[in-house]
Amino acid sequence: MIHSAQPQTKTASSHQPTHNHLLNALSPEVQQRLFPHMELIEMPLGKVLYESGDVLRYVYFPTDSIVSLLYVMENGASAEIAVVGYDGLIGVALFMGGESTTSRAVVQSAGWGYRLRSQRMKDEFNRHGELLHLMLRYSQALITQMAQTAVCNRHHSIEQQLCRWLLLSLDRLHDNHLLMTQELIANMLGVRREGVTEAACRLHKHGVIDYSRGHITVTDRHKLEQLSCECYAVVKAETDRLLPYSKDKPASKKTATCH
Amino acid sequence: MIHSAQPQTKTASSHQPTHNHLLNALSPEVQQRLFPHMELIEMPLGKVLYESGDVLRYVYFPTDSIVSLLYVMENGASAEIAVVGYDGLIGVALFMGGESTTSRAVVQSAGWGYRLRSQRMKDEFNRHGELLHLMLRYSQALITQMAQTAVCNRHHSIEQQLCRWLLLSLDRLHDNHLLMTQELIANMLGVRREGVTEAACRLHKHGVIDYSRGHITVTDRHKLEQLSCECYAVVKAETDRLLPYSKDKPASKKTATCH
DNA sequence: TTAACTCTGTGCGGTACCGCACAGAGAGGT
DNA sequence: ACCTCTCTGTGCGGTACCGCACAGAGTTAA
Repeated sequence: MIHSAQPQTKTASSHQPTHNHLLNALSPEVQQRLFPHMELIEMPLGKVLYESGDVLRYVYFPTDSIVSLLYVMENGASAEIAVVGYDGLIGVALFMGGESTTSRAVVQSAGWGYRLRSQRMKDEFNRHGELLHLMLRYSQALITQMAQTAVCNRHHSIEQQLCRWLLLSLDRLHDNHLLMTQELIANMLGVRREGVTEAACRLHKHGVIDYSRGHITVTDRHKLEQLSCECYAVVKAETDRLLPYSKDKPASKKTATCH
Repeated sequence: MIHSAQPQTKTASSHQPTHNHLLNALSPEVQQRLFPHMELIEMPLGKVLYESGDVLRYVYFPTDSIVSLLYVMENGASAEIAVVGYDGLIGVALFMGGESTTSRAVVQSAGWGYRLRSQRMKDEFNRHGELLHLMLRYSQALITQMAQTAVCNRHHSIEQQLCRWLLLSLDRLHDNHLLMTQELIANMLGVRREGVTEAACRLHKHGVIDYSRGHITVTDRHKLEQLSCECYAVVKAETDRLLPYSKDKPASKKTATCH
């Protein structure tokens, strides 16, 4: 069966910074300061945005791409820590003060995104206005996701984790189709490829997904949520609570300080 | 709780806010604004500082106590996400903007600490001065710890994790002695009590620890570090990088190591 | 002293996942 | 057409951990 190779990535000309929900949530004033310095870039599968210990030169705002934060151990084994799409940005360590992190950021689903030089980002952050508060809220959402990853790694089966992972990816795409081999998923989850094969097989038998050679289509999202562990729902609920503007279009303005 | 051996907790009168290294790192001006509103409180084993979803009324700065952040699943199983001692504070969600978290904070090693009403903390934070930058750096250290917990849960054996856990606790105490049953450690690590027993047994045979009924003494810290996975060292190095002021420990820290 | 309780040690069957090996089914190139 | 490479399916032995059950050692209470 021929899968038409062109996924959901739009052409370059149809992109806007506001397709990233964090950027969209900013007020026109802040947008006017930042957007002129934004660069639209293509983000191909496997591209490493930064390596463990690298000083961050840019922060990245995905639009239709997905980026995984993962830790690579001394022996080469890896584990995904969190996943970022149009709901977030890559490079929180920049304004946290560390300038680098112990994890690697790698594109997990090809697409596009915007990047901004670190110094521009810091300058705006240091105005201590709405960007600061938006970034802090996003950081907490990220923290929640990491914490839940730790829990999930401890207590849940490969099948449950696969469900969670598919849902997290699905939420960051514009259709129900992923370009992703089971080998890559195994690397993200930090398990054997065969384990993913077996779990995917069971999901297929349950009528939840179709797949073939690097293409996965979710056919029954509702059932997928039922088969997933609670971790997905916890992260989703907390993210929606912290970043309500990411839910849909409206860019409601937030107060500049917490009360 | 009537163990005749009084642990390392000092008397109330000998405590100072500066015994918490974050508070100690603040300038005299900020200290003068904050310290008058600090309350010294006792933190007994098992005390829950806040529950998942609770709105934070205080932030807590441990001096000689240790607090675990842990997630409790729907079925009651739990997993530790991070651990906080005199090097940190409990309640980062306050200034991140969320006001609450999905995790629980519970005292893991009895002692003392200071607490500050949330509003005081926010007021100082909203000056956008040094407290802000200190808190952001600490948050990144916490993020690193959470990420590494996720990795550790994925890839390492109970014995390695126990080593990591003992080292993290040890670093936050003033001697080499812990009051902690194996059952409690199992709850923190999210594993069976018998698994901890077996691992502890092996460590004892290697001459690394002594223990009996809720008392654990580390006799060979060097070997403990060797038996631990890389996770401990990664977290330690990153914490020291981000918060160099926390490096120097109280002088009383000495162990009877034999290596 | 005795009794009750807590903490640790051990054994056993079951299971989930690992590492490895290899077969077979697409998909692309020439 | 054929070859090659990538991706998925499957089987097998090994192991780490689980759930359970229970014994024994230490500590507290009467």
